[in-house]
Amino acid sequence: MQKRKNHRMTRQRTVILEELKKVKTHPGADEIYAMVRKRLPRISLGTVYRNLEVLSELREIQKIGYVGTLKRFDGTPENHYHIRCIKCDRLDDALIEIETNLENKVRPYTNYSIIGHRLEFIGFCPECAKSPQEDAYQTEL
Amino acid sequence: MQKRKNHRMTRQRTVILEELKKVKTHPGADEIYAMVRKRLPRISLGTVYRNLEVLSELREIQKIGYVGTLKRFDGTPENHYHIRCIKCDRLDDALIEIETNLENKVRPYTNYSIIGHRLEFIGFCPECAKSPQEDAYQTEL
DNA sequence: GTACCTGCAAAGCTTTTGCAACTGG
DNA sequence: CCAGTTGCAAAAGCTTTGCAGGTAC
Repeated sequence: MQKRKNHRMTRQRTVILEELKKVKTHPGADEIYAMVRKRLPRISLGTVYRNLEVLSELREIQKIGYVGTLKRFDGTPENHYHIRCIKCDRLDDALIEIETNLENKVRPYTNYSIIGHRLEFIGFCPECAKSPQEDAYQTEL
Repeated sequence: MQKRKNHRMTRQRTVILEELKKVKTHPGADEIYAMVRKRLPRISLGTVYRNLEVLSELREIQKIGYVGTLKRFDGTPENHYHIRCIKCDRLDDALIEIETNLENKVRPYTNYSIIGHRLEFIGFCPECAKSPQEDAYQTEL
């Protein structure tokens, strides 16, 4: 049985949490680092990574996993879907309800024991939709 | 407009494609490298990466993007859903139909122009379901 | 007081890339 | 022939980690 640590609320942890809650898009560690650094100039990247990990254990935030090339985090701990821009990798929330029946649909066809699902919509964000999409003969959805 | 290269079918490319088509799970580059190396011992990892990229441009395979910590590829170019083991990161196909109406559901709620979606089920694979799941107080779905 | 946390820097892991030699069509 | 490809090795990009000094409780 994994032993739970007694976590403390340090200044760094508090600020990271606050900054992450402020934004609606879902930044990677480097962006969070930049945001937090405005208030705590001496914080280190390692601390940011460690705290994001701890905060998600505490269920204060949600670890989204890799999106694009970066691990992402979400200030909203409740489960929800996302929309990703295929061009700039921006990630936003999708404001529709969770479709739990999807899991029931797949159960008869698999020998995995299903405990959840992730749904990500893909498209062009308002910014990227403006400019012509010549090069995007997208190979990855 | 992006210029298309004239791709050649080299021995390396052929073998990579064949090996990838053989398996139902979706290996990362390192695993593919290991598989291919049995037939072409002198191939390099760089070649594997470059060919996976080329093959997905050619629509012979599908680039899945990051799953777990690795980029994954899929020998089946047709779109379909996946199931990932939360414990060992194994990835299998989910044999249910694509739900295109999901995209219509989200359109009214976003200013992205939606072009697709990815759905990934999460659970324990048959292997990992056997052993007790003590430590998995999972923070990431 | 002490378990937990921090900054720093080094290490780690996966993927990408420069280059000179090679080769498919 | 020659654009495209390969093996090798180095570089790049992001994340994790060891350590010694600090700090929340």
